[in-house]
Amino acid sequence: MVTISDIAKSLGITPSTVSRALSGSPRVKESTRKAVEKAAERMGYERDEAASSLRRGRAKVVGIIVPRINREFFSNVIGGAESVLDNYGYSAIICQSHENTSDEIKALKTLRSNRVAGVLISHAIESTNGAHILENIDQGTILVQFDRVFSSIPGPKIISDNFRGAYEGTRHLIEQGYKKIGIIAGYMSSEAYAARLAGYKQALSDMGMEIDDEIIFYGSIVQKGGYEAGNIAIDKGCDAIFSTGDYTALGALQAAKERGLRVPEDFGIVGTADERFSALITPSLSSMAQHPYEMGRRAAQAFITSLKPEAKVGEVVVPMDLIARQSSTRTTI
Amino acid sequence: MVTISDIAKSLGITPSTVSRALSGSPRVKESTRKAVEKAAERMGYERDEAASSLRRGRAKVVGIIVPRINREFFSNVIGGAESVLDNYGYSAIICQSHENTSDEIKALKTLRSNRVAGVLISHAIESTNGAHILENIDQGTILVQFDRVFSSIPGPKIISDNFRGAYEGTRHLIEQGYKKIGIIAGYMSSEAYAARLAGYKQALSDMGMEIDDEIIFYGSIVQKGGYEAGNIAIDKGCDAIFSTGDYTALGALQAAKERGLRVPEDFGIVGTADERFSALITPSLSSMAQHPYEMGRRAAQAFITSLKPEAKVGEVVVPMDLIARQSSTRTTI
DNA sequence: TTGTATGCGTTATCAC
DNA sequence: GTGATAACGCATACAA
Repeated sequence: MVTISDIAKSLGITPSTVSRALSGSPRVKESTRKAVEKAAERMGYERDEAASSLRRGRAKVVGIIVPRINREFFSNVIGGAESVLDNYGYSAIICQSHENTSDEIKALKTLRSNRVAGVLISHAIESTNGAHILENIDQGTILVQFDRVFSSIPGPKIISDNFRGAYEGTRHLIEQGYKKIGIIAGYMSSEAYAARLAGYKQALSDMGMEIDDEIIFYGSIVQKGGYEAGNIAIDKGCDAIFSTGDYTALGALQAAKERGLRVPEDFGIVGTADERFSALITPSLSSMAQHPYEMGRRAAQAFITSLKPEAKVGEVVVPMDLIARQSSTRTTI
Repeated sequence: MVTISDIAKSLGITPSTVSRALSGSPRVKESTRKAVEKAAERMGYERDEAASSLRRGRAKVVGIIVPRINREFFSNVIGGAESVLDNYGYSAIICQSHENTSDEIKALKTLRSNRVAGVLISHAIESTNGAHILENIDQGTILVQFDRVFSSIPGPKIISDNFRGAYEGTRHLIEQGYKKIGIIAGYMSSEAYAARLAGYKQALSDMGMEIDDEIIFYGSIVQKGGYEAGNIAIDKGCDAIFSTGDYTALGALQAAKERGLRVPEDFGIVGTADERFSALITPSLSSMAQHPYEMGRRAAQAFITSLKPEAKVGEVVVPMDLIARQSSTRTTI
């Protein structure tokens, strides 16, 4: 492996100058910079990130912690984040919390051990507050939260416009003529889900409809839970459901089909997140699209910006868009 | 940050001993090991991976390079690999090649810069040989290939039983009574795809059917290409198609539907990879399931095993299983 | 603008 | 079984 000393020797200068030239310090003559760069190229030099990290106390790495990497939403966030980090010479270490707090803590410890410069995190559903996050991240590591955030933790937050999204999704169902609309609401310990429930309620009340606690289904974010909620909703006389996730919406769709209800004629469904399967199933599933790739980019940008101590990034809100498909569109062409 | 020197001081011993105790060296008295471990725990010690990497010349990190992280297949491979690496104290850096060689090289350079101990790679479709891989990985870095491999590159390879899988998928279509079966074959520069084509041909000839080059469609692995191939296949009189991917199979399904063909009655389809959407679309898509999580585990295990210089891992073949669904099952219950 | 000197935290080698 | 010492490659404070 060729080092800066090798380059220095070959050029008859010292390693310090080479280091400065390579890291873009202004205190280097233009001509020597050129010479160094050419020599580095020619000799196939590549910075030893371990040495650099040790010396600087920080690695050019950011950790990204997500509940699961195989959810399209999260893998796209990661893709977006990497596309930005790449441009700034940062790599990403990806960690999964599997939705539980202990894995989240483990990931944070790993990242701290690696002296990462930043952590982008969307918290596990099991984590009801951010205490363990603050405890396992050290001062000087930039923390950016996205999607599932704790407002009690200071710093940049990239979130979907959850309130507005749920509001629009619910209003869409009302406009399609559905009369009794339930909601698969998820976990209220997550602010994202709480905001969606609030948007749903607001839409109902704005449109003069009654809010019925009996048809608000808490506590699930997976298909099976959606299936169960869907069945109860049908029992309670619902003719539509707004779901805060697409997997749960899929479960509800399954329930409606099994009960012999036609979707969308007898039963309307709108999900959230616009997973890839949503466009492909029959009937296709209407969904409130988030913009995961864009959210990832924003999160990474927030990190980059925060590298300058004076710059402060607050909350970035990314809109959600209604993708109306068959499952909620009664008047088809 | 607490260091091994801090621990040493608090115990009245030297950093060397602490280091040995913590890294499980046998040359440490049991009682001092205990004492060190307790002190480390109490003082909240976490090893500085940067320093450790620099000293050892290797980071406790493996790089995983995949074409795209948001393909379910690859994200599951990553999940499987991490589940194993975790147990051995290794982290993973995930890189995407976006199917092109230049990004693949960039990723390899990044990983070399980080002195990773190993690289798990499934090559980009654009890469027609492995020369650039060998050039951009240094001696001593363990290279494990999975799924899309080059047999010209020595070392562990975790592959699906592509020949057998395609053979079974094709035979299944024949047994269902389809008479003219085309194949969406992918890129022959990839050995995985070449093996699938070979399996398809073998099945046809074993069952006494003719191999017709006109209905072998090369060169696409995305939905649009599958759609185009599907249309031509129908024009050429095919009544079924075996596809080496699910996205392409989805495109073929779309073509068949648009042409007014009933699937599976008039036209049969079997895909490959069993993506999540395959079970959810209508008609549900038959597919040759790979086992990505298991492949990821095997790849990581191959890496761990290869850490011992004497141990050699060769080729690990993971079976593919036919998941027969509606798109190819004429005799439904 | 460049050089000199130092140390980041760890681990390996050697000596005892 | 433990200690002393050095070195990994780089980046910076300071001197020139």
